[in-house]
Amino acid sequence: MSYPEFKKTVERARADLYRETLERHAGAVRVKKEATAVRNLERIFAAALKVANEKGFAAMTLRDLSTAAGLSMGALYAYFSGKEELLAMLQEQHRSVTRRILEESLRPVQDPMERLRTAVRTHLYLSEAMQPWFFFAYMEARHLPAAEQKKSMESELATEKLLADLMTEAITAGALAPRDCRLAASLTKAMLQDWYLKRWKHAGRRITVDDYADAVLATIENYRERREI
Amino acid sequence: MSYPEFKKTVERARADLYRETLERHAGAVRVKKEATAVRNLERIFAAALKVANEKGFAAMTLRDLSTAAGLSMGALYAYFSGKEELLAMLQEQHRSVTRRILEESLRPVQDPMERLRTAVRTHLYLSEAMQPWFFFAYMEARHLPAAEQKKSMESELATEKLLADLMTEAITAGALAPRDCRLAASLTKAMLQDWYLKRWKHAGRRITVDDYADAVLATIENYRERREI
DNA sequence: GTCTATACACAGATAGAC
DNA sequence: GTCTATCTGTGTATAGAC
Repeated sequence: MSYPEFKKTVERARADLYRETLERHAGAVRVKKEATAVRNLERIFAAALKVANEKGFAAMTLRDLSTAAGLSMGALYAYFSGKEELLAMLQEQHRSVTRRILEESLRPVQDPMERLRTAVRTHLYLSEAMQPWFFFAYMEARHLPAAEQKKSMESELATEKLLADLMTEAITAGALAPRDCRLAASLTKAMLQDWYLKRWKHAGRRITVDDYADAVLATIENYRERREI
Repeated sequence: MSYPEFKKTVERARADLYRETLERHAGAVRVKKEATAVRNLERIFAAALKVANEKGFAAMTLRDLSTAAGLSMGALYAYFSGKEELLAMLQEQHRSVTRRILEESLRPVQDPMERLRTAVRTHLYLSEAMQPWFFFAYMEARHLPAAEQKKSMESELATEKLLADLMTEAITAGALAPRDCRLAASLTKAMLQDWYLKRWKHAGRRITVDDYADAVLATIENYRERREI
């Protein structure tokens, strides 16, 4: 699937995501009309990501958010019980979409090496389509309460383990040379993260997401064996 | 130079660094006795990095800092004019030490490939010896005022350019296969950064800084040519 | 040089009108 | 559902004693 197609798929799934988030936080959301709730939650989340990614979530005041989202302070509190819950909602929605999209993209693919390529490419496509979410989740993870922080770390390790397992499969199938898969997956993840953490740099250099994917995949595939340095 | 030796070298240079920082901010620092000033500035910086790296600089209150550093609120203000200047001092000291140590480590080395290896290894050693500083600088860069932010980006690009130039030299000398050096340097930098950003992960896996350096260098050296994917 | 006590601003959160 | 007005806690910063 090309990136433009991928992006459309993600956008089609968007309303569902917000409905899901609303259900999960039904206790705090006082707005009953679903259409209104989805529309405003989208505006709130978009505004929160915009402001928080500029100055940090802690430094973003609810007055900032209120202005950016075009809703009053009072209205905001109809969608979450406080700043902390807003943070949890954003993190959860991000984890949920990442897990789902990665799983869906791999399900139809059989060949081990092709599965590895798909995982890398899908991760890059997703972080490109939802860059503010990925950036936010990465930067704010350490400000979460302990329980949420644990979930965030587990989610990160799960993605890394997925990569490591796919590499092991590829090695077993003879498509890749033997190596320390956990370390290789760790290095790969670092490269994937840099794509959304330093987007200004790559964009300024006119590097497309496909260029970047090719470069990361070439690094993985060219890694033949451990040399003595 | 082995990592333990490197660490001692860095520690010996520490007092000088603080003296330098004091001179640069002579306007704001009201404490006149240099020995006292250096000692307390060290405690303040260490406490600031500890607290800020846990909860973020914006969320760190000066009361937190006062407790962690063992100085009263009033005393803190003898060392900086406000939170913003403290931030600038920390960032400047970090940039200064990074630039200096990298330069010094490369000066005696002639062979192109060896220079590249030295740059990678020194960067990892330095970020290991000063992990809190590197983590802080990375995470708080976007909260700086515009002018400081620019310096931070330039510093990052300078390091990356250094890597790219060393790769170009190595290619010219025939020690490395031709490639897009800017992109390769960018991917390498991502791997270097992951070392200090995700230290908990690597430490938990008992990966030493030398293990990691070997893995990064192997990735660079094994990258032979761009394949069609 | 360092402390305690305090001024002042602004944050998150809510009450109640519309 | 959304607004404006307001409460209350807490943050930065300073004044002045020691």
